[in-house]
Amino acid sequence: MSYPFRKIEEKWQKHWEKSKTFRAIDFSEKPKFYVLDMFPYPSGAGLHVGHPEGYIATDIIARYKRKRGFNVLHPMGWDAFGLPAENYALQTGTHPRIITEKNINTFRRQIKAFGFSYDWDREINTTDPKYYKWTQWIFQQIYKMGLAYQAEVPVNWCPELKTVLANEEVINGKSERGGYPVIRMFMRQWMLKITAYADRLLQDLDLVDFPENIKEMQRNWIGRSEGAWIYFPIADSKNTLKVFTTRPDTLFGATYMVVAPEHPILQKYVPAEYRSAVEAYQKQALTKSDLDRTELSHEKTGVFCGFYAINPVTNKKIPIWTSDYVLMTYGTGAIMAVPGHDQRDWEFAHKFGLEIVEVISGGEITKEAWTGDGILVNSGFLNGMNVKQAQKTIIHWLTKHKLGEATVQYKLRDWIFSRQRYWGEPFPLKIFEDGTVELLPESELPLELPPLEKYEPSGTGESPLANLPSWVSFIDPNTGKRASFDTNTMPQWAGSCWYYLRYIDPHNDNALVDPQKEKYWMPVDLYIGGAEHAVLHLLYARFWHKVLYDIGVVSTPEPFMKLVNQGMILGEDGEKMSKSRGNVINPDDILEKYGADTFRMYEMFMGPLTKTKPWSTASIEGIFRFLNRVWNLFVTEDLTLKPDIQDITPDTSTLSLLHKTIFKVTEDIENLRFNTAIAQLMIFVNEIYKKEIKPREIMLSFLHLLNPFAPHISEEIWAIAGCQPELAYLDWPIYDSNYIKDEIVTIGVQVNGKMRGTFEIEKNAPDSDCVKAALAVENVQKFVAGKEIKKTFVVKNKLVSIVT
RNA sequence: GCCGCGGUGGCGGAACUGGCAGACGCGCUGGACUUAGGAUCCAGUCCUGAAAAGGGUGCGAGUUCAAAUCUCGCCCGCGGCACCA
Repeated sequence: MSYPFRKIEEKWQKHWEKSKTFRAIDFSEKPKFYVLDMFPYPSGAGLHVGHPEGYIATDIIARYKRKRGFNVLHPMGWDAFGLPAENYALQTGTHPRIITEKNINTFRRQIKAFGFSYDWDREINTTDPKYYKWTQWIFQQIYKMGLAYQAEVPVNWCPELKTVLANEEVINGKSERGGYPVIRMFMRQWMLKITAYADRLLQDLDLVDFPENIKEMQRNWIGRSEGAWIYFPIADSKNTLKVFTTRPDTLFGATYMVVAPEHPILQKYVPAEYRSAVEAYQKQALTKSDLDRTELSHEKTGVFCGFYAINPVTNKKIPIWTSDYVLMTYGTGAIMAVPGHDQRDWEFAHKFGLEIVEVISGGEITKEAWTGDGILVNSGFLNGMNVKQAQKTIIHWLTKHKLGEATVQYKLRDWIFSRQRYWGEPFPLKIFEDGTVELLPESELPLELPPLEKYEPSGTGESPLANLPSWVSFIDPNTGKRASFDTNTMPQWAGSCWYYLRYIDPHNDNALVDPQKEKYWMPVDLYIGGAEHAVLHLLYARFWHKVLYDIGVVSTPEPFMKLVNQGMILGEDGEKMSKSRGNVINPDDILEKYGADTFRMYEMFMGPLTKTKPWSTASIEGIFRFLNRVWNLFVTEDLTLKPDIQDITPDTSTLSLLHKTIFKVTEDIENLRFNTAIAQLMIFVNEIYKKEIKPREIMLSFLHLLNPFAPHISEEIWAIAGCQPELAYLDWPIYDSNYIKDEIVTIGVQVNGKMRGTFEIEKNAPDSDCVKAALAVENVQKFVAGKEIKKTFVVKNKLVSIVT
């Protein structure tokens, strides 16, 4: 019969809830520790076994830290704006708020069943007007700083989702959510100037402890490159064509230029006889989706535009072409083409028969572009220099002649910040008929979402709010002028950009967070969540945080000190869990069958937290067995403490077992190695089972160690043992290093690199004694007999190596 | 193509700065207790071999008394980026 986990877990969860055991205390004398989960989007499908993985890890840390004397902030909330609820509303006509509320209730119930030690008084919900009042407020501050603007830009329009998406939300030409095609369109949108923070977002990665791959992804996404602007005079004109290049040293090799099809210069300079060809090309390029653009990456296309520029160092007339391999959104939308030393230009020149000139020796430019270092040739005053010297010299020369200057460019683009959907934060501002914008006064925040009868978006790029003219359009009471609200709403990321601040002061109606409380709790000490947010949430949140830092709302330059990504949990077949594969494990079923403690321990025992690993229903039985063994170790059938647990002085071997376990479990928790910590708990139980009499003091220490992993069963046994108060805040055991190292050690013996035997000897025995003992081992004698011993090595308390 | 991470028994995974490879769990085998066992407890379990011994951490070299661990060259898998001038 298995232990009564259902009863126990219900009892303790009720107790924790009622007595608010895990309430975080603002300004407590204890050192603070803020451990944060990436809060979930409460989908209709309910909790997935992948969700709890990170939550269990943070809960172990939270419970452990409390026992180490920390004042722990460990909160949970809901990232509840977003498309799925709205799509469901479309299908059923139910208000997204109702659906969202229902989903949150399901998620809350499921999450609570794990016995997590959240401070539920701090629960937040991004769709609560009291919450999004402050999301809107932050937007207003961003606007006031000149970091929010409206612009007619080429956007990523997803017809299936009927909204635009940020660049970060488009993966290989498809939407990040759902994988639907995305096309390019021009639309007027709210943009956030994240590019103004590019350098700081890059630099400050050095301040935080994030996994290297996440840092690398952010660095790549920000994409800093050093180079130069160069101004090419346009032939027979007073104007210039400005380009960005990272290789100003190759300027003598620039034999033609290319501008993006969208480049404004084309309107002005293309001569009549070339106009139709250029326009035809523009039209074709603009209708190409991003997907087409990337997939057809091999074959270059383009047309000659019929006019020329002057290479400022060779003074040669060079043709200007247009091609979609040059992007309007990077640099200036125009390049100098150096086919000898840039593979893309080489391919283009090769295809269209353009001149290829070698200006850096070292390659064979008839075969491919040479992009490595070398000595400058055919380059006038740069000849004989290497690439680095030439770059310095040419930038100096360009600056002196006002033909260019050094500059830094970023791949990062401004953040497309509006969505043509209903279920998001409205923009807190009025737009007058002349296009001027006025922020709503703070006293009028939040600007709430109006109720809606129909959720159908127009499909042409307007949100369902456009169906409500009575809300959208009004006479401004202050000016008497006609004004309207923006029918767009903010993207889902808005609410998650700052939620970690709201947990600190969740009910404050006068400020998004009290500055004193913010100073006490920030920054987040440990943040655990999925890696899929590498350049989305994590970049956006860092951006908003820096804005708030600049206006003095927060006190730290970075929000998250340490980030850990939990690995994905696959189905039993080793494939990603999905409904279509039928390999989805439902957490409710597991909880029902084995209970929360088993579930918690199993997910931590599966393997390293950060690794992707498959679920195994067979293996969870092993953990269930372990907890039953623990129960039976302590508790009789009459629910009293086992009689073989007695108040006796423990012997050395038992003390050694305990202190080794304390040491290992402590070290492993500190380093998030929960799988090996649990292995050590199992070793303890296996060993202690063999003892006839179990010293009470040792057994109680074990319960402390088990507590963060399996809080319900450990508290229950603690209570059965008659101990008070509960374990949650009692001090974590401290190991005594005297008991950790054995007095007698077993030492291995190698002869010529092969293991030939072992012997026992007291700890730290002198090397000479070890060698003597090693040579005395029977099997070792067999291998050294009749041979001269040339050399011996002794590794203290581990090994003796003999060379003959 | 570029960047990052990884490859260890039948399976999930251990192994601190090079020092007894396979901890712990699953599975499997045998035993005990049982009317019964898919419960529980105990023992065994990398491969070959009766044993002695030999082989073994993706493959091939190398350094070392000693390599899963360090170096070089490959192969495979996963994740990210992908005309960013």
